[in-house]
Amino acid sequence: MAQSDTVSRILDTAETLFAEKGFSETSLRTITGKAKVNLAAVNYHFGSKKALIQAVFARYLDPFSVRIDEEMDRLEAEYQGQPIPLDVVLSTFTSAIITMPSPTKNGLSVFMRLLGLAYTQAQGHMRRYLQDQYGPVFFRFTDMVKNASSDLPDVERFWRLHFMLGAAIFSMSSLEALKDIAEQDYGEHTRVRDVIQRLIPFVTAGMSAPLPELAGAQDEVS
Amino acid sequence: MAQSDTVSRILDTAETLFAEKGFSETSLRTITGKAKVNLAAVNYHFGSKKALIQAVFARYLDPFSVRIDEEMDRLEAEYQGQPIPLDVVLSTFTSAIITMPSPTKNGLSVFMRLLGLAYTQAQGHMRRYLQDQYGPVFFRFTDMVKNASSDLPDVERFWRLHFMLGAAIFSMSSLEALKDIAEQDYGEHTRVRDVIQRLIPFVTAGMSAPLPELAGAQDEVS
DNA sequence: TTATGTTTCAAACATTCGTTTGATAGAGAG
DNA sequence: CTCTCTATCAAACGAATGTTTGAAACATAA
Repeated sequence: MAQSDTVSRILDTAETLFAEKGFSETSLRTITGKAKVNLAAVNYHFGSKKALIQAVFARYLDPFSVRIDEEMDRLEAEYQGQPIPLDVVLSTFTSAIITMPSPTKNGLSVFMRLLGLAYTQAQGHMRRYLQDQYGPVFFRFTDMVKNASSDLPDVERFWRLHFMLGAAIFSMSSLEALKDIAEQDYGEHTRVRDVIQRLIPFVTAGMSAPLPELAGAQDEVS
Repeated sequence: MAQSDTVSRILDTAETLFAEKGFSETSLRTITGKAKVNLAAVNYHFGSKKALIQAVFARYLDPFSVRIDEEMDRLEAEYQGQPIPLDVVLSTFTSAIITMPSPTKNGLSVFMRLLGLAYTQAQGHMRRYLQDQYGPVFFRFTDMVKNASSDLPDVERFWRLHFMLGAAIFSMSSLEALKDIAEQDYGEHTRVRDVIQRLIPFVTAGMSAPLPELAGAQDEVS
């Protein structure tokens, strides 16, 4: 086999451990130990720990971003300039996530957790990498959301878009823990796709909520 | 002055640096260096780095949790068993946040950022500490939300509650960055209270959104 | 077989980390 | 003053980190 399985064993193990403990809290020795490869293998194959982290993301995000791009092409072709409803945009996006073949044996939830970590734990190099690499696709998506909710004032839409992102990323990044609680308390086995399908009505309703009356006064708001 | 200002200089500096870079990424040497106190001062006054982190949270959360408790007392007394509308619960909660006198010169947004970090970066000891210390008040709040949305199925409400938390914590914890973007792109100076007041209609609408149809089938969701 | 390029390995390197130590200075009480 | 308790300080400690090294093992092709 041309590509040694050392590389993929490192990637698989790193991915799992990063999702469990975070990036700084996972040492190369823990990774290589659990993956049963030599410590130096990481630096040999990837160059540095930072590069390994980026490689873990790239394995998911590279195929995912081209997939999303295609879906958006398809959507724009189908609607041919007509306004695309927000829930259609979101459903397309999320079903792309759900139906993506996972590059690893780890499920979707691990990837979701990684995305959440990337956003909150993002230290300089990571944020820059994600932005440079996948920024355009992301902006194309937010533009679609923008057009799908053009009745909102610009500032309001800006904030609601981030409320939406927050609800999604936050619950995805704590997904494993939340799933366990839900299963224990309500005896219901919740799959990732179920959570996502619960998420869509929530954010769709949020996006089309009545506008707030912003109090200009600065005294108490009782 | 009985209490040396070494303690508060450490707390102030640690708080700022934690919010900027996270806990693991902030070393005691960076903190003590910037606070212009001796390195050993942290271990002398707090005992350990973990204890310092908890102290940073306690300075905010101790007064805040008693405040919230009082507000909930007030609310229950006022409604006297009658159902309390969700937006009233949320407004009470958020206005308690807004009107809390900050224990430091740092604004609300630093505290929000810390809360977000605590939730996502929380490893063992931190999560346990927050749960032991402030769990009861938190559960009382979620119980109020539960009663204010009793028409929802339990599982659905569980997830929506966390969508709500996600939207709040996420946007609050990225608030500094988002405020800058909003100001630059839309020329509008947005205050923390404005964001919160935008948030309330969003999550209120989300909580009362129509129920999703959960697809039992596992094929494509087009 | 020999030669060449790639991969693995144990060991060490250079930093950085949180923590501890022991000496020094200061304040307040008797 | 003397004794005692508290706070500060420079210095060091031991452990853990990411990275590098140089030799050994392996594979591939001439």
